[in-house]
Amino acid sequence: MIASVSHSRNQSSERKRPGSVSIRDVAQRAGVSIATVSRAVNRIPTVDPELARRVWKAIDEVGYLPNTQARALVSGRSHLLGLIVSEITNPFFPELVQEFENLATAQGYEVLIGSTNYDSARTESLMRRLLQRNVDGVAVMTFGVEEDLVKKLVEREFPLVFVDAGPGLPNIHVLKVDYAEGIRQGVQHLAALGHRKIAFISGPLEQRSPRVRREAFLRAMTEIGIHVPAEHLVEGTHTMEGGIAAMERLLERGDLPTAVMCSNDMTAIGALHAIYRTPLKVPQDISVVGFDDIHLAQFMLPPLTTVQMSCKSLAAAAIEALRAGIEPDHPKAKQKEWPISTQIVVRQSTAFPPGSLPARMNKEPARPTKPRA
Amino acid sequence: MIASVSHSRNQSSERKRPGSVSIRDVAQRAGVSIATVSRAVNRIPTVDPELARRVWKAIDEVGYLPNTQARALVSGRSHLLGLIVSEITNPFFPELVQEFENLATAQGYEVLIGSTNYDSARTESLMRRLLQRNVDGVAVMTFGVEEDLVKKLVEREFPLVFVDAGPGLPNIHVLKVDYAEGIRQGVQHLAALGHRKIAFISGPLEQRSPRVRREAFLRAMTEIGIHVPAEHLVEGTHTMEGGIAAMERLLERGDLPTAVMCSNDMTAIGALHAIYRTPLKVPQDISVVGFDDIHLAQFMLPPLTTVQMSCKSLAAAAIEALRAGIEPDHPKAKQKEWPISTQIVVRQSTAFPPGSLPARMNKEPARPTKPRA
DNA sequence: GCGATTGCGGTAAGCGTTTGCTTCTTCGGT
DNA sequence: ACCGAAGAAGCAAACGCTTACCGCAATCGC
Repeated sequence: MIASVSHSRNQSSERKRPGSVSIRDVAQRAGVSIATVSRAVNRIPTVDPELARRVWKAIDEVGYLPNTQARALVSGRSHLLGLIVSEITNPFFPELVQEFENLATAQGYEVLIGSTNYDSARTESLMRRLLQRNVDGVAVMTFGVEEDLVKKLVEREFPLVFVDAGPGLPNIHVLKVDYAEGIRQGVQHLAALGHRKIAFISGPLEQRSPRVRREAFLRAMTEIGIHVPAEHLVEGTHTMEGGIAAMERLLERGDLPTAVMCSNDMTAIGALHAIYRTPLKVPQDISVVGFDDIHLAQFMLPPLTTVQMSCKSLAAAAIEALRAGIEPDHPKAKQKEWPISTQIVVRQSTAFPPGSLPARMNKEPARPTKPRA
Repeated sequence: MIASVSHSRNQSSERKRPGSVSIRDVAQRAGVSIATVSRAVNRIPTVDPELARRVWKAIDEVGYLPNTQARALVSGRSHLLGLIVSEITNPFFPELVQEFENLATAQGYEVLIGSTNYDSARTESLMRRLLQRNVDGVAVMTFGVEEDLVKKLVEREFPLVFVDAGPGLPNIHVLKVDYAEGIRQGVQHLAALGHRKIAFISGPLEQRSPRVRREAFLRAMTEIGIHVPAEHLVEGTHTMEGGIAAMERLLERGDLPTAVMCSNDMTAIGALHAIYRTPLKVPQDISVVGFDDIHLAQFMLPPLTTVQMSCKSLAAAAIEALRAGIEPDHPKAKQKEWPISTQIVVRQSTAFPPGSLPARMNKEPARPTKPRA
């Protein structure tokens, strides 16, 4: 049972929201000073076990919850982490958010999420709000930060993690995604199947990460000695709509590719959709490869072959990097670059190109073949 | 240019993170008291315009950002809103989050997001953390709150919004989704096409909202005089995996339905996937209807007919309800129930049942007339 | 047995704001 | 010319907590 709680200075029990119980209420009830309560709560070993028991009992009885704001104010650490993503509605990011949040929570942090929607004004205001909230650090996982914004932020000394930021930025943690590896695997997978005409739908090229992905593709193609004509390189927006539009452009042009690699899965899903509207079929007539390996990819029709970038490792590295920057004696405090690997996941949206020799191995689903309207 | 800032009490410029400039620094630089700075910042009209100008200049020069934590501590309002969702990786929720966040930000609030993953222990810990962070209010948009948790929360007097919570809970805002309307439209759409054997894949039935949806379906069917046999009612999990499993059960059973309504879009996508693995085709052999109208729905193959529940209005109502609870003189402070409407969106996953009279409209070659089943 | 040491708990000074109250200035009214 | 009112800025308390510091009592050494 909860006795009436009140004292001279803090009439919280009368004036404010009930449920807003302060450390004073606990102290009074346990018959100790607030300092002792604080020490008990923080499990400081110098407090007498008997007293600690009394304090915990009182805490339980009055339903005390330490006020994080006050704590943050005095300790200087808010245990808040900022997470900035490009677009929360792109399914890749919720998966990332989820992982990030789980990890953060496990370490006693809360997460403030913001999505920039590729709007730099929005990003800036978001960043300002995060700073006002005194976040302990920010992970900027947008795959498309404007370089000048980065510079601006770096000026404040502040734990900051970027993905794919350029090199040479001091004092910043960078998640270095090894696009080359996964994309090379994708290209080689297609080449091994016999494809020679492989198109690429990129993301928005004013952003760094899409550029890097495209270059990785071109390099991988060059490695196997295939020239990519300009009309097989189209720009998308990393959205389904962009994928549809880009694929349509590809379909209109004369020299139809037999395979299309996409800069992310949403683009690939858009491409599938655009192809679905034509008489062509995936993978018999045209193969499609995505990038990201979002959960949805395996449920596409057909299930999407894609390059996996593990958001689990992305999130883990981000958290680790932030903690290294925040917590004074973190083991990896010196590390500034965190490698993230990528790899191909073969599903059913890729097959031999049409008219190639071993066409029977095109794994047609067991169903009556009809041209789709 | 930024002159050296320092004073007796707060050596922040030396001790702490640079960039952590306090109101004192501004006051000193502008040659006024901190009270005046505070008033200028908060645009209190009693401050002399000339002084205000000086203050703003100083703010700009030293790069001052008011500390939200301190503000919250004294004002009692954190301008933080909690948003609890079931599962951030279900695409419906990011869309909701996005809307919610936009609206909240526009009103000067920040959002702390948490996903419960249908785990009540997790929910409870989440709620506790939100309370410790002193959020001004919480929107619980999980479509599956355990009733006892609700009761527990209600005890603390606290701005709280639920979706589909039971009636008779005093002092709580409820978003009342009118499932009946949209689902009836869906059923009637199918019936108008000629379907009589309509199955329903529900969500997890231990949750309230899935139960309500299922009942709405059954009532709509009863209204048009069709009995739904038990084997046409299967339980899913509101995930793609659940949709696949449920659809497979439906396909195994003897009496194949000609149409399937699903409790949400992810379930429907799973169902499409399961059907894809058979010789059957959507919509020629079987029609599928979803619920939610997530963005992805229109990009499915074929584009999904679904019942739209606007997450825009859901978010708007939630914010409005919370503000009504938080802000003392909000116009709608009395309103406790907020209606949300639903409606059918017809796309291409629904068509006439196989063998029905106007088969030529099924986008297939015309067939000889057959008696209806 | 007495002074020094140790162990614990309380007191109070902040953390960065807001805001009630006080003080100072200025101006109008008589 | 004097008094009072009004307006504007400053002082200081408070928000809920942590922690440096201090004081008290008990213990130890000799």
